[in-house]
Amino acid sequence: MPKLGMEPIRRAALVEATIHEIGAQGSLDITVKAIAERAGMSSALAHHYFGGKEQIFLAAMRYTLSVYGSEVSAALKKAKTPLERAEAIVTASFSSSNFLPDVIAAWLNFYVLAQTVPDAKRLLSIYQARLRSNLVHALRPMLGTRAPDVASRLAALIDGVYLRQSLVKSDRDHAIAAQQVLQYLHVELGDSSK
Amino acid sequence: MPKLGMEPIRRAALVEATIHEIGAQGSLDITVKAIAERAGMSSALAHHYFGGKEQIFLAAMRYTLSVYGSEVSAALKKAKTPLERAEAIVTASFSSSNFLPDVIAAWLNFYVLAQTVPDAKRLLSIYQARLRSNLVHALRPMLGTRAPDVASRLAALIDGVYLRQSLVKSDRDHAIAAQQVLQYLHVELGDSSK
Amino acid sequence: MPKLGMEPIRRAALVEATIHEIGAQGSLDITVKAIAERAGMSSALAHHYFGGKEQIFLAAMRYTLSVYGSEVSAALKKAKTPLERAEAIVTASFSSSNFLPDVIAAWLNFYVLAQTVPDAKRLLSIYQARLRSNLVHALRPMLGTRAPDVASRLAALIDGVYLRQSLVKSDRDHAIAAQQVLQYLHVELGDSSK
Amino acid sequence: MPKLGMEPIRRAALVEATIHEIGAQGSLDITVKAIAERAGMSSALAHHYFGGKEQIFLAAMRYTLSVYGSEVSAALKKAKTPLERAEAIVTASFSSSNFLPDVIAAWLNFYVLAQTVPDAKRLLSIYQARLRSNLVHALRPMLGTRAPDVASRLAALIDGVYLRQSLVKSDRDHAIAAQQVLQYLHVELGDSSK
DNA sequence: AATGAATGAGGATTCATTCAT
DNA sequence: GATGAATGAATCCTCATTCAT
Repeated sequence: MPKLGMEPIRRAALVEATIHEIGAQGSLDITVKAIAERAGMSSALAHHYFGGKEQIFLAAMRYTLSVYGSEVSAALKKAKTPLERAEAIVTASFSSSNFLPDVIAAWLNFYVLAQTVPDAKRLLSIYQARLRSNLVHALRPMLGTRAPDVASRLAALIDGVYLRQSLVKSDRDHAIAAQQVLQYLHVELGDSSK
Repeated sequence: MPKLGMEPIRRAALVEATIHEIGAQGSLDITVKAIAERAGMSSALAHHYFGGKEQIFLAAMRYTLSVYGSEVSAALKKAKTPLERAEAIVTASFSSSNFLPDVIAAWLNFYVLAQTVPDAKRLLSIYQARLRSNLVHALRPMLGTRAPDVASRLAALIDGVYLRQSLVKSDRDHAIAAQQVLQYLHVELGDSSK
Repeated sequence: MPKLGMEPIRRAALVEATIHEIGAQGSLDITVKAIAERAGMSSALAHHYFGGKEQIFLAAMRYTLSVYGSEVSAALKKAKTPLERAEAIVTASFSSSNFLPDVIAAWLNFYVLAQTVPDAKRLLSIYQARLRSNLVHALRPMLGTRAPDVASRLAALIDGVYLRQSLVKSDRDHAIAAQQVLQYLHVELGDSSK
Repeated sequence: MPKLGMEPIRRAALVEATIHEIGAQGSLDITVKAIAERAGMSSALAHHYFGGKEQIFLAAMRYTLSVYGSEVSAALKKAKTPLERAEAIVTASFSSSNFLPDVIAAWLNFYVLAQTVPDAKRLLSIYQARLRSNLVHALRPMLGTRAPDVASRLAALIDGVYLRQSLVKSDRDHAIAAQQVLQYLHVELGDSSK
């Protein structure tokens, strides 16, 4: 059964299984065995590839953050105007691949992980800094010195919407969630017409 | 040593110790023994008074929520105008007794607890409903039909600011956090002069 | 509330509660608290009166054995002939006050207790010796030197019927159980006509 | 140290250790740790293989019952006449491998277990039904309609002898115990000459 | 006489992790 | 590459027992 070049496949399977397991359990209080089973392998193998539970968590975090980052980057590339750039960031934050129940639950728990594990904290800080930087850059042409403040609020609002969504496990349309943040954006831009 | 009427004293000590232990550890992955020790008693006594770990957590949650609720109520009583009412809710949310590192960490973890424990979910839902109801009531005279939407965003923003604060753990002045949300409120109210 | 002369009342209540608790649980794996509650008092008081769990068990055993002994004695007094004496012993063994589900369960567990607790073993041995002595005395006029052997078998059969009854837990008529043993007795006596 | 295919070996070792531990302690009030130590492994491994204490007990019960069943079956195969069949069942019940102190103690405690654990009750009921069926089948040619009654008494007597033996932890010859029951059998068969 | 208060000790169970195969 | 075997450590929880009131 053992095949060559399995490592990336196994690692990916474990990362995905971790996110789903966190989602299913709603917390980080999950066992390596459960993750490994979900990924179709023994827990010993999971340790072999990752070294320990914490590193599995960190890999899942990196993966989630990178998926999110990629979507934002892709969306930014298509945007032409400052407004489009700002809207692109918000929209990407609520894209259908990010705003899934398991992923939302994972985000919440990554915040918890960051309280304890320095590496997790670092990852989360980097994500926040990048998001903020993107937002400031997009908003500056429109808002000038107010840009940093508004960017902070936008970022916090995005996180807050995620946090609240974790409670309502309904499949609320991600478009609605995005809309809520976009409206705030427009208010700040003085465009209260929509 | 045994004295009569210790129950309320012991329970209060355990609740407080729980919040601090969650804050110190940054997660719910804490032991009953650690909580009990912090509260100056044996873990057996903690079980005697609460029946189990989950109920200790729920008691800590109820306490935190009730402290918050009381502050909001008190602040609302002093407010005269609709604007003052809305501002009072925001300010109370960031009062110095709520915006403490341990309490912030506890809030984050209560969201995690709510994913698993139905009673925790119920408590959190009640808190959210009450907060939103207060906000809508305060905003309606000023914003009319836009009140519900803005209330939702305000509530999400408050949670988001808390969530982000859980990462920083610095003693950022709670006044600044409140200011950030108040500014958003003023933007919505068309008062972009500040 | 405390009254004078409560000791015998409390002790009796605890003994009875113990038998019922053993019956309800089906084992000696019961808590002093449960016994005390059933007897309407605190577990501390149970300890005060008996000194410890083991002594509570022993008291329950003594009581059960003495009730049984009294019934046998009373029945023997009424018997005139050797046959009546032998039948009286058997019948008393299955009297309605002995052949109750809880009491049957208690007997079984007293045998278990006797494996561990020397005092329990002594009590049970005394009961067995007395029963056997009564039987031999009653049978000797009829069976001569075969009396000891038959007495042993009768005694073992009585215990065996109890043991099996502990499984059924139905309210099988105690008369039927007695009948089964009496039939054996008659077979030994050469009276196979019934 | 880890070798493959250890499961059946470990399970067998635990089952045997359980019986000895019950025998040594005289009750089911034994720890998984003690069983595991006696079987030469950690308690964690015992849990790994059996899932829990109750299942260890049940396995020990199944084993004891199956050993007994096998001996009866083997003895029945050698028997030619009805009388030999009946005697074979009795003799097998007191064979040297069944009538060991630890096994006797285990039987007693299985009766206790059956009060609480439905699976244990089922196992014991099956054993009793099979024993009775075997006895009736063997006795019918000799006793006709009296066979069921006599079978019941024989079965109860066997259990009763076991029960009493549990008290006397001496190494009374198992042959004597068998003899006691066989004599009863012969009395019922009208052969009171021995 | 009676009990709430309090704890030490112990036990079942879980789990991350290691290792030989 | 993959896993069954194995365990030490930890944790929740229970309970008999003691003590001050």
